[in-house]
Amino acid sequence: MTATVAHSSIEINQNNDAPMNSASEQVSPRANGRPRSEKSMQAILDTTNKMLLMTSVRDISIESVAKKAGVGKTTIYRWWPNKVALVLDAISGPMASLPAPVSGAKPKDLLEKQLERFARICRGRGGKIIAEVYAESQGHTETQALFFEKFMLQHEEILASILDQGKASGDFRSTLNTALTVDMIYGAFFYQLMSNPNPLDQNFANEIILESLRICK
Amino acid sequence: MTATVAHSSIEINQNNDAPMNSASEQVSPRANGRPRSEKSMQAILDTTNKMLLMTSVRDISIESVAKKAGVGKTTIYRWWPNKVALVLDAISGPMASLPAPVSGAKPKDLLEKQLERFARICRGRGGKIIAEVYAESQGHTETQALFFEKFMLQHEEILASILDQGKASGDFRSTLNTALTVDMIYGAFFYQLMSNPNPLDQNFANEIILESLRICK
Amino acid sequence: MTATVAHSSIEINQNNDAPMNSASEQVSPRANGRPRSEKSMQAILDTTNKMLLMTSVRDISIESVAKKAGVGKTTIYRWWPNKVALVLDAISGPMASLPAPVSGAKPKDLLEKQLERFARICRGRGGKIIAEVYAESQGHTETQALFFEKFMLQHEEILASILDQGKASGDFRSTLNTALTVDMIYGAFFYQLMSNPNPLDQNFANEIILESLRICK
Amino acid sequence: MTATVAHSSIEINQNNDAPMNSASEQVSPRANGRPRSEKSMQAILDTTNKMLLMTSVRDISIESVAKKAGVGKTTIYRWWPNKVALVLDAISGPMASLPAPVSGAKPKDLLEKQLERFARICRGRGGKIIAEVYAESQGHTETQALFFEKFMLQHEEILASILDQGKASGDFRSTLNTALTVDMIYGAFFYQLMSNPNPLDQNFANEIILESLRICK
DNA sequence: CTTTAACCGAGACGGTACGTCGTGTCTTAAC
DNA sequence: GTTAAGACACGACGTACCGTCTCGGTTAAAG
Repeated sequence: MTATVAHSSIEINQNNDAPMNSASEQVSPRANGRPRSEKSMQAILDTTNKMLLMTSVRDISIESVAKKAGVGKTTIYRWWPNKVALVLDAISGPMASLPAPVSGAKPKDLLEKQLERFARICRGRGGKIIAEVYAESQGHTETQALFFEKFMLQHEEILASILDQGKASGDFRSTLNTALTVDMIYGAFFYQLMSNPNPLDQNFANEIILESLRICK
Repeated sequence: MTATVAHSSIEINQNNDAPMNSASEQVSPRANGRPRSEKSMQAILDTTNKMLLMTSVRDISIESVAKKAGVGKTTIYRWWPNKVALVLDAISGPMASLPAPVSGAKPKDLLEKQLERFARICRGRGGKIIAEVYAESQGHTETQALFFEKFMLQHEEILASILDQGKASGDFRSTLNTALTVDMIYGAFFYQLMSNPNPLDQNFANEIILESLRICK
Repeated sequence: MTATVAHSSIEINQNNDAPMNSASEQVSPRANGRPRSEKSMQAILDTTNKMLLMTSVRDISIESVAKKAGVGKTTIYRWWPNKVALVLDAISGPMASLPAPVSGAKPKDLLEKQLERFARICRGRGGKIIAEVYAESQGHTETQALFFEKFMLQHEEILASILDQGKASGDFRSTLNTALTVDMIYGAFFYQLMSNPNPLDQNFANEIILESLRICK
Repeated sequence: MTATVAHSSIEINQNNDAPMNSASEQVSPRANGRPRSEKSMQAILDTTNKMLLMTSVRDISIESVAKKAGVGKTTIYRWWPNKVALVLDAISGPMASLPAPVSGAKPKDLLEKQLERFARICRGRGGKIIAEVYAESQGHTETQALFFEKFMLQHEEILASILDQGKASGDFRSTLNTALTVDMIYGAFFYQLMSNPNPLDQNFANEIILESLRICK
């Protein structure tokens, strides 16, 4: 989904709020009744994360998570509509820890920083998980959208904002098609992750950063 | 998967062979035994193609294909190891019909031609199917590799060869990282296909061609 | 299986209990969880009985029962380990309705009553079903044992007890080998049922009763 | 099936001829063409016998016999209509080796001899196989009849003839119901074989012989 | 200090599809 | 014209999960 961003001033680092589980978004004025069990939530998310280390997203089932977490299946279904939503929340904790690049620096440096940050997320099992959950979201529009919102939106906005900034300041060429460049860069990451059995290597990360700088100027 | 191509002289149009079903690759000196039923094969592939028009790859089951094709499940499993392999063969017929760009022309023109060709494949339901089957192949190494070999390898080799030619002739900048550029271009296609609920639109196709030309020179 | 009975005082009328489905034997203090659906159970047993009227045990499949009963296959497998167990439960209702002969009467009369009772069970389709399910249980030790326990054990015990009583009272000869006589009498029934395409006829029933009386005295 | 025998003089020992495979009965003046392969026949029968030592009749499949015998499935189906027919032929060789008791002796001795002979056949794995194939024949009238003809008919005729002889000579009681007694004796054997997980033991054999003598006089 | 309502675990339910096995039939080339 | 090989349509197997549905039993705020 091509980012159609505005955000000229990057007071980015949006949602520096907590993991933002879809489960916890429920801010509605809850009536009485037993409150949600934080213990169960944590058990579910922890179990999911633990399983993700050894098992592909495809091979994880809601059923197995429930059993291992010592939790009723219903409890999971109550808070997450499907496996993708669950996994997205589970990994959002560990993933979101990396800070977004701050503004004020030179566009070139910002771009480098952001790509390094994204590459760091994608290294090791993490990148594989993201690719798998991305793949798993296919064929179901809402879930597809969920993946984008939960995971990619922030990165797209940041990158687009950096590119726009660079174009404005003259550091990047004015012919640069922001949205498309975002697609090409992140697309390259995913293409690499999804076509290669091995995890994303450092070499690729270095080269894509270099090449990105080249194609912008 | 980063293309590791050589191919300086592009006697491209490599697979000028027939559809190349994995099922029909069996060139081994068939001993005795009842020969494979071409009728069944065609029924299977036709049915698969027909279903793909209306149904997502995820929602197609070997069982349903067998039933609609009037064929035993075993017959499908005998010739294709899984759904992805089947779908890849099914679409390889219609997809492979487009001719690869011939050599001799200017690199710029070749690049444009090849991207137009790829974009044409990706337009409409076709692109969605490819993205879906690509997604479906995730989480299973052999199947992942199969998708690459059957579908992407040819396109990667052609594009890489064009880029190398352009670098050699001076039409493209010498700093161009061939493999990475291939990843960025095709990556952008897939990223678009997989993140956007709508089919790939003409506008995107035009823009990515333009931008590709820009980043090469 | 030779009866190894004691039971000198025949407070017979052994199964004064309910149909005794293996499914309902579960007297354990059911914990939480959704309770078993009695409606489904009945549908399964009823459907099985209905099918048995027209179809041989061999030609009944768990799959077809599930489909006709409007029930998931899993539900059947959850409560019955295999077809034999299911059929045994299904027929235990209709079969068990006949009362066992009460004690106090003369051994000769008791013997006659019991054999008449058994013959009545074996008449018509019922006997065929029993023979078929007996046959079906062969080649699988646990199932074989299940058939014996569920169906034959009661009859063996009653007959053995009658014979022992007759020997004790002097009505039957003292040389009578109880266990073996049980085998010969019930063996004759099954041999007849399994070797003859037609259902067990009244004539056979009458004759075996007469002959049994003769061989005992 | 109650034997309805005449055969007063027992020039029995019928078919002391060769194994009498239904396959080899084909005495018709065969036309030209490739002759039937005796090697294949033997391989099929030998393989079947070998498998019967370790595997229950239920768990033997035509498919597995064909594969182990290095023979086409078609070849088996051409000569035997089903598994039961095949197994019956396979075991008829080893089984038929025991000679029938000759006439002229005293009925009591003849009876004892015949039952000893039958018991010897039923001992060990052999008896189990017979019971299994008997069971397997259930639910299919022709096959049921085949089992009777191929295996039981001879034994029924011999026993009935002995009993009739005894009645005629006054050695056995005149009230003896020949057919029914045959059913009771062989029925006891099968009932024992089919209800007991262990092979038929010597003790049972001895006792049934004793009891049979008792019930006849 | 009792209602009331939402939560929770457990797990049964109707389904769908899986991938495998065996059936009995067929279609070749080889002998 | 039989044979080995083996493909074929078919039907059933027993298993795994799906997402939904009861249950009995908490757990807290509202009355």
